[in-house]
Amino acid sequence: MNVWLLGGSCGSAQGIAAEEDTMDSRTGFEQDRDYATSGHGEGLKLEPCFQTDSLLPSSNASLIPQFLSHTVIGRNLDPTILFPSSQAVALPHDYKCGACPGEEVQAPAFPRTCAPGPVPCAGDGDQLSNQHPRDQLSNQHPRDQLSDQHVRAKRARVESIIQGMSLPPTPQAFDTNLEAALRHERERGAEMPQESKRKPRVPQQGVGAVGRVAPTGGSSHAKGCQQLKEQLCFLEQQLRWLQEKFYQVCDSEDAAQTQEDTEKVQPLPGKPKDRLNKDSATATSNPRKAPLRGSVLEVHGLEEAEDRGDTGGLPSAVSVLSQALKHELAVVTSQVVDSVLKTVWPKADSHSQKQHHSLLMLGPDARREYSAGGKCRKPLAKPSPMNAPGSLGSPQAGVLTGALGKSLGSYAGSFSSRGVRKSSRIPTVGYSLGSATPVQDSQLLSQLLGYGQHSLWGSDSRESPSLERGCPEPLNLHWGTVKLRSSTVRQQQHHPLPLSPANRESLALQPAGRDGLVLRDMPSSGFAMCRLSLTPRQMQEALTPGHLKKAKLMFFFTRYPSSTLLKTYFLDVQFSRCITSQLIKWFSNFREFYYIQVEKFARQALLEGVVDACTLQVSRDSELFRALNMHYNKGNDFEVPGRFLEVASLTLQEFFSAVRAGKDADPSWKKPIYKIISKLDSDIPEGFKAAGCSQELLHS
DNA sequence: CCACGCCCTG
DNA sequence: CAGGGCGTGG
Repeated sequence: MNVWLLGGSCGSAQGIAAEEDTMDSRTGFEQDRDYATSGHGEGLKLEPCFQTDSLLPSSNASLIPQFLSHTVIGRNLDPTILFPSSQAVALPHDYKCGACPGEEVQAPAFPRTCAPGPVPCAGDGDQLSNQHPRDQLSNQHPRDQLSDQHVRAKRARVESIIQGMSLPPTPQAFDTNLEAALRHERERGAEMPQESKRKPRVPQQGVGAVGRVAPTGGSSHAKGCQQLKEQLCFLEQQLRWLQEKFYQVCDSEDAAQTQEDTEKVQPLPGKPKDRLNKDSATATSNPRKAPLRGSVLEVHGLEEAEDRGDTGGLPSAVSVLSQALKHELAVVTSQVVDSVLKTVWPKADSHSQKQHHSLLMLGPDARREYSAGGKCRKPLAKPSPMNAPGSLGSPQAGVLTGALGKSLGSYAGSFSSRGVRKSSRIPTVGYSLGSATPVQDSQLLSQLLGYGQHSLWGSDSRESPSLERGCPEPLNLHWGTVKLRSSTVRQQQHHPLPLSPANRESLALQPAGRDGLVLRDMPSSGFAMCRLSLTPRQMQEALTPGHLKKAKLMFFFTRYPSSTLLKTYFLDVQFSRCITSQLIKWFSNFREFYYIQVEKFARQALLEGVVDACTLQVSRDSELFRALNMHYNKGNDFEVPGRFLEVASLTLQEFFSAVRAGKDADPSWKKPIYKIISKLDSDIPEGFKAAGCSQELLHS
């Protein structure tokens, strides 16, 4: 590492250097090719445990719901379908999950992480949710509950009958599959008192399953699968958090309702606690660290794979499944949000949707009023003093804290542009549903999504000082003096979106042919899809201008994204070798421009007589920044993360020092600089993964 | 080979 | 930006 400069007295430089050390080294240019070389979790993939068509994308049914219902949250899953020999364990739960007043609500303190077990995402029987997500989210009328119970009772009977007739499958044969896992769980659960079958009170990441060992194996398939699992788990966690938070919010508002749900969101057992913070970010951005574990995903992924063919890096099958799952997850998340809002403000559906929409958008432009709740929240895996402004720590933390009743109001005001910022706090409890203002909607939603704290679009963009503590130097002296948006004072009014809900719905109904490069609006079609049981399969097969814009904004966070990372952030894209290359190429081009600009300014500074490299700081009003911002953020509708300024500053200093030292004589003098910069990538806000994000950007 | 990254050119 | 060439590393 460059000692000459980092050793200087430059605050920012030191800060960055420090972070570098603690950073998960993304070793320079050695990109992630080997990201998942560990080869555990193998050996099971070729043995589907149940009809693959029930889980595969080809079934044209939403994957996530299936996964959730079949494995994770599926308490209502009819055991007779998948597990003929099932021990109706669900029975007691089902009875309890009705509207039983006696059932206490368990509000997890933190999100659960993924299970390390053989079937991470399959969830453990004793930790499964008692209710299906959809049930949890919708206001279940007493009437429904009654009928529900009837149905359950019936099912229970059928189950017991079947149970008596069916033969237990050969244990060994299914050891590695989902059924085995669930069976084990059921058996385990049978030994415990009913109450304890529910997930542990304290979401200590899968206390109950920690000891279990994942199936081993080393096939290449496992790599992708593992990643998928990680991602899936991560998203599921977020999903659960949303639900939990929502109920917390409504807790005092409707105790009767709350009771039934939430808590039972089963924690996926097993991951080490810190996975929460670490892996959430690293799992996606640094997949190579993810250990492999076997799971159903693998099993099913393969087969489908052969049919669809494709993609770089991961086994084609896995890749395809990966895309499908990612997409599904994104959509599901959207649906949850929609549902939550719908529940909270039944009469403000359209409103909610709009809000949701804007939230998902990354760049409301000046022309459009609806503002986006930008989330600068950075899912950082490694806390660092250099966190970009707006970084909130782990994604989960952000999501959680943002939505917990207690902190519900604490972040109010974090949304700046659009006048949201000044809005009053959202009452923690008992706020009038009908009186919710758009602003509140926005805030609540953002909080639910964990987008609080900082707005990317914030007109009041002063970075939080605390985040800069690592920089003694007045690096941020100019911060806050620059207004990125001319019209910062926006009304809470929301302009209609390009597509009306109705249109979106109809669009959603259109078959998503393989040929369709149709830009579908996915984010807000959550309701529609929910109601119509539609499967969002509008994966684009080509990169659009929206994607380009998104990529540019992402550049502010990462200069050297791996193809894997890109795949996790462009969920609406059908990745192919070509697409991947194009994306990579884009970033390569971005870097090129970036380095050229910085070098230019570095030389200019040298000519201007600058002596101390440390005095070279890139602020929002500096020429260099303007040039860069113009290139990557033309509309100027995205608030560049402070972290980027730091990186740019360091880059500038590095170039300056190198040139001053005459190193530019060496043909490859830039390489050392590239290497340094390549280590400064930060985590990209989860919001960039939002379904429809790319499309939204187009309109913004 | 293949995937990347950089460089240069259009 | 996209292409093509080149070098590198697995």
